[in-house]
Amino acid sequence: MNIQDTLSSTEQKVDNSEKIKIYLCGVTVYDESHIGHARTIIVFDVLRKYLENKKKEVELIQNFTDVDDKIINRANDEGIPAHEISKRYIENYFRDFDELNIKRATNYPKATEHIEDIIEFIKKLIEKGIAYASENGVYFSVSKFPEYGKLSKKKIDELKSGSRIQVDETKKDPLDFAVWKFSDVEPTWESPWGKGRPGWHIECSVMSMKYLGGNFDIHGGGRDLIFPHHENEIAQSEAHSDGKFAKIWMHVGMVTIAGEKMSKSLGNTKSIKYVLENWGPNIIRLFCLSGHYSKVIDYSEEMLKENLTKWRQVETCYYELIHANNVEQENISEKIRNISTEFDKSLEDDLNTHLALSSFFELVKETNRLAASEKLGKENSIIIMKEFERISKILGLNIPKINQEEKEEIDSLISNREKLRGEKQFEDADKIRDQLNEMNIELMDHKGKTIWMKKEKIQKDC
RNA sequence: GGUACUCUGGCAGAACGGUUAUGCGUGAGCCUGCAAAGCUUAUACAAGGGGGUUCGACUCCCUCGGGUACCUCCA
Repeated sequence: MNIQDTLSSTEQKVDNSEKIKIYLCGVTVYDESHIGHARTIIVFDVLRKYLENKKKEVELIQNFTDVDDKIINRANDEGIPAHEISKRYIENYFRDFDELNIKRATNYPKATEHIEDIIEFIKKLIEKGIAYASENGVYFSVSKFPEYGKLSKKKIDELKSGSRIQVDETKKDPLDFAVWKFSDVEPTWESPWGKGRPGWHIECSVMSMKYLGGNFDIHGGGRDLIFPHHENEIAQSEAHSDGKFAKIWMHVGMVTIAGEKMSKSLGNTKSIKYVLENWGPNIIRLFCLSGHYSKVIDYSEEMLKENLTKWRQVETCYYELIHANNVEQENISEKIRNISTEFDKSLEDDLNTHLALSSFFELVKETNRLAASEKLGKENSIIIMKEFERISKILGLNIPKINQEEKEEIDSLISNREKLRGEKQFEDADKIRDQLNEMNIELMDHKGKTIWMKKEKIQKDC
């Protein structure tokens, strides 16, 4: 499998000879997660599920930044301790992402639980003369790392001239960034240099190394993390251990809304909670996977609606497979095998989920075509279903399940309706159809038989 | 100003030198008691503008232009 690497600007082969180690920069837990966060995490979820489907072992580490100015500010606003803010939003995180059908990472390390490791890491940087303590904190000396700028393709002198931030006079160089900030505002920790808290970038260097070792396979996150976050991580990690850091840097494009980046600071975010309530997990996933992960996608109700239509087709396909019992059948093994191969091929090539979805819809279409022409038999459906389920699992799509009791009720209502239709009592038959509709059961009348499907309840689908 | 990404049909979006996939939308038809769903079929004097390389370019090169992101916290 190849993935476009931001550092080398080329596609790199994922070395999957042994366990594949992935570090994903997660969220700072100070507010509701939004659809932009969802996209990045869904992309990595698909990557992971695809690799696992290939029987590869994947170790996915995703951090929570749980110490940060924003968390502290919010805590002050609400008059509660910072850890309660982070605790609340970590809970919200799992509420949202579990519902989005994200497989939980191997581990979710938190910055506050790795303060000792962070201090040790900084100690070594200081010993090597790469970091220094000054009045306000401990800083990483960018000039000691000649390759600084290699990820974001920035030249150090250009950064200097373009620097808009207020220069902290206690730094040796305006580009130097904090690895430890002195502070008396809680939360703080003691350190050999003074009381304070870690800088933002250091946690990822420390935790990725701790859990995955120095040279792991893929390091990912949103594009907006390239600079300064990932640039600084590389500097810290490679300066610390003198070895190459992550092998592949994979960055997911932003989600815009009306052409503008969705971000908390712009106040134009759509929270996952909101989108889940209105559209449900499957449509969000289809939407997030509808373009190449590296590109921008624009959030709009129209796009979600389009994906709702697609999702209904997928549901139809599933229920056609469940109910398949035609006698006459076509030989479809080869066709399905080709679809399966194409699907994999698309993902192998830089996780092209859009193309992969095309293959999936081909399978859906083929199934529905067979059903329409009364040529979808049991053997066919077993072959197709196997692939349908494999693909659904990789993409993280989930048909709502139905329990036995519900099923029996539906079957009995349908047979009543069939009886009434046979007697041409259409008004009463239609009443039953309406009744089923209210249960989100949709009937599809085929020649000689009626099959049903349970539609996922979508708020916006009215 | 710098860097990166991006510009393909009404919309979304692939193809990485060789009949513009796929989905949505729209039109027509089939199916149906009627619906719904589904199926069939049609839908670009086109590829941001202009050059070039090539037998042939969406795909490579140059140039001009638009958009977005990053350069400050951000998935």
